Amino acid sequence: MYTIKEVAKKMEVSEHTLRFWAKCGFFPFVERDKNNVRVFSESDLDWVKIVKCLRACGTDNKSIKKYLTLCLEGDSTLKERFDIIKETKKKALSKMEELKQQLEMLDYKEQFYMDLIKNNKKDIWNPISASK
Amino acid sequence: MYTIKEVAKKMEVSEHTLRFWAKCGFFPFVERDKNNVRVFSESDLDWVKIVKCLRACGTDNKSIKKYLTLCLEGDSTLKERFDIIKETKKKALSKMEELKQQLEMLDYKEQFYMDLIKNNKKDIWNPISASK
DNA sequence: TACTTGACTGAGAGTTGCTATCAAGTTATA
DNA sequence: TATAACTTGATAGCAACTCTCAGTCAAGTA
Repeated sequence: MYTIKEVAKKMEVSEHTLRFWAKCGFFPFVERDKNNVRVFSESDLDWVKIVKCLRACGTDNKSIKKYLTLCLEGDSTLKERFDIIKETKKKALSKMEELKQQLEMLDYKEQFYMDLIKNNKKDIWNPISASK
Repeated sequence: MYTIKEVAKKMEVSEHTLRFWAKCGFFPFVERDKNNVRVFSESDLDWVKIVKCLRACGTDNKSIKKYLTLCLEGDSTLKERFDIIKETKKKALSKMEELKQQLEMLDYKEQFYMDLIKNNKKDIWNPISASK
């Protein structure tokens, strides 16, 4: 059993964000102790992990709430949830692909700057000169 | 030479965003025609590409503006710009790593749902049951 | 020539997803 | 007993868009 602070540390999500997510209705099943303090169970952490995953893949909070609702509705929504996961995978893969391209660009730029610095050349590609 | 609309289409950035970026001071060198319409040159597109890249890697707009300022200052800032690119690469790589992990998780989930659907099993992992 | 259509412009309001601040309540420690 | 260390929700602020809109201009059409 974990307090919100412990969850924040363990899952690398800020307390602020966890409270915000709570307000979004992401944790309707998280229990409270007699002082109204949230008590996260081990399996609640699994759910936090899923939320983190969906967010990282670009899913907006409304859709996460919807996914949760489907989960809570039970087995009749399995197919729909499966589709959401597949869709999320697609988004993640395309993000990956984009990052790969950006990395190529950064590699090129890095090399470019390195050459300029090493050989004491002029920066011929530079927004000023480039726009002329 | 391109209008903002053409740039938007070519670079896959919305016109709104381009105007917003313009307001952020990202395009001080983009020329205007006699009707005050922005005219992007081929090399301005290269700069848009760099902005896109930096944004995709998580650089905030203030830092992008700063990078631009360094570019405009000329060769004396080469080393500093080189460091920014290296830092950006680091961020991109760690984003990549995170995405890879999220993908693993999604693969697992996908398989999991597939099994449940195929074998008509009950969803034993479900926020409800999981939180009990 | 008047009229419509279709850019493009900047100003400003609205949205999302945090992020920070704060007062109020509870518990542990000195 | 007081004071520090938690928690809570409410609220404000922020970044980066995103949308709406009134206004300007140019070209095409009746």
